[in-house]
Amino acid sequence: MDAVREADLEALLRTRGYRVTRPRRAVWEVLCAAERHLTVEEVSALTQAAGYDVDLASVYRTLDLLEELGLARASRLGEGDANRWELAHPDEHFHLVCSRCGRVDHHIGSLVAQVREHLDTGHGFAVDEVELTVTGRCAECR
Amino acid sequence: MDAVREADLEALLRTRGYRVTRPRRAVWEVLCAAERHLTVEEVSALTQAAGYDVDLASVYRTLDLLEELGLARASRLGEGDANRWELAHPDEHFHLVCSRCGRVDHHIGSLVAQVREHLDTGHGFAVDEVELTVTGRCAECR
DNA sequence: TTGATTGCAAATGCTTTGCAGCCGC
DNA sequence: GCGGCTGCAAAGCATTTGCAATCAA
Repeated sequence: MDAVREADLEALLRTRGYRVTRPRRAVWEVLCAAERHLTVEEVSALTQAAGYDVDLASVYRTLDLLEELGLARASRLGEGDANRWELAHPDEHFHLVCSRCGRVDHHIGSLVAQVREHLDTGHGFAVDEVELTVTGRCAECR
Repeated sequence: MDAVREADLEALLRTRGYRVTRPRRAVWEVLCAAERHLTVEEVSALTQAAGYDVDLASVYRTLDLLEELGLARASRLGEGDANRWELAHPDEHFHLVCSRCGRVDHHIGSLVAQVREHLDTGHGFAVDEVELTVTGRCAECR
């Protein structure tokens, strides 16, 4: 779907000494094409739909690997116990979760940067990651 | 331990039509005395230590109830899949998780309020809850 | 060829649930 | 006494793991 990203993955895998395999390509492709956060189950189903047939255990292992490579990101949004996955967005962003319709919007703003700066300068805390999730009602549901 | 909170719980339970029971008192007491976030397992152990002997299932049920009453709050901080619980802090606060020593600090500041205001005014999103978690290295571990 | 990676199935760990008996009201 | 709660044990899910077979390099 996205040839650039496809190439990125392969290059990064090789650089780090990992092998380029069918399951890894499949999961990556699905994740790139996704427009929303996916559960592991959904990723598995989508790889099937794309003709790949990847085992669930491999999806787990691959997503962990992608996270380690900084390419994917897990979060526990919405209902249920299951983790949800998305591409690691280079821009700092946060999530708006509507508690009625369940929609998850991404919001890019300076807020995350503000938090980072505030802590770095005043409190001796070396910020690594900022996770900001806001729940409420979206414009359509309020 | 804290007579005021003890009384608060009982009053609130009765108001809402719930019964005041031994497990509920035990879990509440443990949670009030805790200085950090506790897993369900830890809450169970501490009730035992306090001489209560409460079943794990009841701890789960009680914590869910306390959350519904707005008295407790769950979050998935630190390592592992287990939820961790704390008293619902009336002030808006956020968490600083040190990835080396695992310590979780509470930080009270205007940041959460800023987020709330920003979204309420500009984006038509009715904010319900703001969850902000920052991971990194604390002053001692950096 | 060689060892990383996969698929499969079993295991693990947190959490929920059904239900009989108990206890707060 | 009635009905909500508890304890116990079993079930449910998401996720992990052991291992033999497979496949990228």
